[in-house]
Amino acid sequence: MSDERIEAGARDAEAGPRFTVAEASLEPIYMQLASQVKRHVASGMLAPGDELPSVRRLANDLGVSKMTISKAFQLLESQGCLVRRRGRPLVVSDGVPRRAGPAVELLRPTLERAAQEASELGLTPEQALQLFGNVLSAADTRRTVKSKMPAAMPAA
Amino acid sequence: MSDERIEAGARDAEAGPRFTVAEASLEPIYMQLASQVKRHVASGMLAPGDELPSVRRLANDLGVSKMTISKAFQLLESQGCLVRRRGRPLVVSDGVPRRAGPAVELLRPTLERAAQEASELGLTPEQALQLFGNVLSAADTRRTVKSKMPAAMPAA
Amino acid sequence: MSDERIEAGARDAEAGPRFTVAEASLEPIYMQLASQVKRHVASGMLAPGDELPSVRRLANDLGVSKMTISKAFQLLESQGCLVRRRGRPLVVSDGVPRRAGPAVELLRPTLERAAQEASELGLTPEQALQLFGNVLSAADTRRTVKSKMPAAMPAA
Amino acid sequence: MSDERIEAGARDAEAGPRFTVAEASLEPIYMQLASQVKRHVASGMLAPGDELPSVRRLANDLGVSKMTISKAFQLLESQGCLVRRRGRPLVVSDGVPRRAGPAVELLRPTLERAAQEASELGLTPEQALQLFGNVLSAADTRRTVKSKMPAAMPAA
DNA sequence: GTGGTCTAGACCACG
DNA sequence: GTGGTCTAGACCACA
Repeated sequence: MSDERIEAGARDAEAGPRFTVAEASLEPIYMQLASQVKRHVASGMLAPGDELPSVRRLANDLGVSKMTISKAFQLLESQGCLVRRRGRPLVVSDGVPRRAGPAVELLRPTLERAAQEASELGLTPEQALQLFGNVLSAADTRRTVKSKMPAAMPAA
Repeated sequence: MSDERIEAGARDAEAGPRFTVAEASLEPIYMQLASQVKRHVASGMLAPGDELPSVRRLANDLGVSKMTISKAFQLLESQGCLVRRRGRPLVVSDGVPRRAGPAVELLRPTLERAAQEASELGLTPEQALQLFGNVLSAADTRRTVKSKMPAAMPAA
Repeated sequence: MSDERIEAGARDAEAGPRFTVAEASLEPIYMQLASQVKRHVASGMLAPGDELPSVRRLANDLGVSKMTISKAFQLLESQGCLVRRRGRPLVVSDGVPRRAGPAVELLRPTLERAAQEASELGLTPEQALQLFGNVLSAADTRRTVKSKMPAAMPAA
Repeated sequence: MSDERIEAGARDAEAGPRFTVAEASLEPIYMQLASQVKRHVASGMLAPGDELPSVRRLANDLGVSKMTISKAFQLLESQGCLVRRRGRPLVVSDGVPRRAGPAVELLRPTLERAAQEASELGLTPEQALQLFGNVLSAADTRRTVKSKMPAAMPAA
C-alpha cells in the first residue's frame, strides 16, 4: 500500500470496521467507501443490524465533506445494503446479506484485472502469483506489527 | 474478465500489441489505454522504436473518439514514453524504457489493492492466493482457446 | 394547482416533456423531478432512447442548483430508468420500459392517499369522485386555454 | 393503501377517531398526524370540545416517540386547532372549527396533485376518474370487511 | 458542450 | 445527537 490512506474507525480497543480512503486514487471517494462497506459486510465485520459510524464522524475522521459520506451511504441504500431509520444512524440491512455471493466473489474483479495486467506485462502466471504472495505477506506483516494486541476481540 | 472489452490490433498474422478498452469501466478510457501501452512497453511487446497504430485506426477499431486516443498518446508523450515525429506515427521512446523498474513492478499497485480488499473481506492470504491462481488459470485457458490461429503467441 | 410551479422545457413549438417543481412542497425537489420523469416515460412523452434536457439547462430554467438536478438523475439511473453515456446527455433506458406496470399504476398511490383522506374527512365516495371530476375539468380547461395551438403534435 | 399503517384509537366499543401513520412514508410523522387530526375535525369525527388521546397513549399505540406526538399537537395548537388546559388532555378548539372552508376543501390539494400526475401520465380525465372510482371501492370494501365488530361505523 | 465530484456551510426533520 | 436537502462554485473527464 504505497498510497497514503486516511483511516477512521476501530482504533484502540474499539472493535469495529476500519474505513480508509486513498486521496490520490482516481476512484471517487464515495465509491471507495461504498465498496469498502460492502466488503466489511461480506466479511462479517459488519453484521446485519449493525450501525454504521455517523456521517459526521466519518466525514471528520476522513477529512472529507459530509455530503461525500452521505453519497456513499445513499448509494448503498439504493442497493439495499443499508437501511435508514428516522433520526438514527444507518444500519446494515438484513434483507440482503450477500447479494454478490460469498465474500470471495467480491475480490474476483480486482484479481481479474490483475491477471489482465499481468498478461499484458508478459508475466507468467507463476510470476504473478509469486508477486501476489509477496504483497500479501508484506501487508500481513505490517498489519501484525501495527496492532500489538491480539487484534481486538471479535465479539466485544 | 467478465466485462465486455473491445479489442484492436494484433489480428491476422500481425504480431503486435493488443489494445482493449472496457466501455463500462469507470476508469477513463484514455487512462486505460495509456497504462496499457506502458505495460506493453514493459513486457517488450512494444520495443523502443516501434510504431504505434495510428490514432485514426485505433479510434475506429475501439469505437471511441479520436480525441480520446489522442489524449492517451499525449499523456504518454508528456511522460516521455512516446515520441512524436513529423507526420509519422508515434514511436516508443528509447530514452525511458522502463521508468518503474522491471515489468513486475507495474503489477504491484493492483496487487496491493487486491491485498487490501482481501483483508477487508476477511480472507486469509492463502484464500486470496488460491483465488488468484484460479483466475489466472481461467484467463490462460480462455486465451488459448480463443486464438485458434497462430496469431500473436500467448505470452508464456 | 394552487401552488406556484416553475416550469422548464417544451415551450413554444418545441414538443418535449415539461418539467416543473413546486417550491412550496415539502417533497424534496429531486424527488419531484425523478417521479415526474418516470411519469413522462410511462406516458410515452419520453420514449426509450430519448435524451433528457441537460443538467445545466434544467438547473437554470428551474432555478435550482445543478447538484439537485444531478441527484434526481442519479436516483433514476440507480433505478435503471436512465442510462449514462460518457460526455453525452442522459438518455431514457430501453431496458426497463415500465417497471411499475402501465401508466395508470403510477397514479394509484396518490389516489389511494386521496381515498384515505376522503374517508377521514367523512366524505362519501360519490362526493370524492365528484370533487375529483371538478378538479380534472379545471385543470383541463386551464391547459386548453394555455396552449392555443393543438397541443403540439405528438410525433414531431 | 398498500403501505403498512400502524393504527391507534377507535377500538372496542369506543367510537372515536382513528389515527394511523405510515412509517415508510417520507412525510414526517408529526405532519401525517396533524393533517389527520384536521381532517377528523373537518369531518365532525372530532367535535369542538372533544378530548384527544393522551400523548403517551398515542405514542405507545403508534410506536413512535412521545416527542413526535407532542410536536404534532404543538403544531395544531399553534394553528388554533387544539387548546391546552392545565393537566388535562388537549381538546378541539371551538374557535376555529373549519378554517379551510367545508371538509371537501381539505381534499382538494391532494386531488389537484393527482390531476397533475394524471396529466403527466397522459391519462384522460375519464381514465383518471375511473381509477379513482376503483380505488374508492376497494378502500370501502376493505374497511367494511375489516371491522366485523360494530365498532365505529364506516363513515357513509 | 456534456455529466461528475467535491467542498463548506446553512437549514430542516427527527429523537 | 442523527441524517437529509440545497446551494454556489471550483475543478475534472469526455466529445
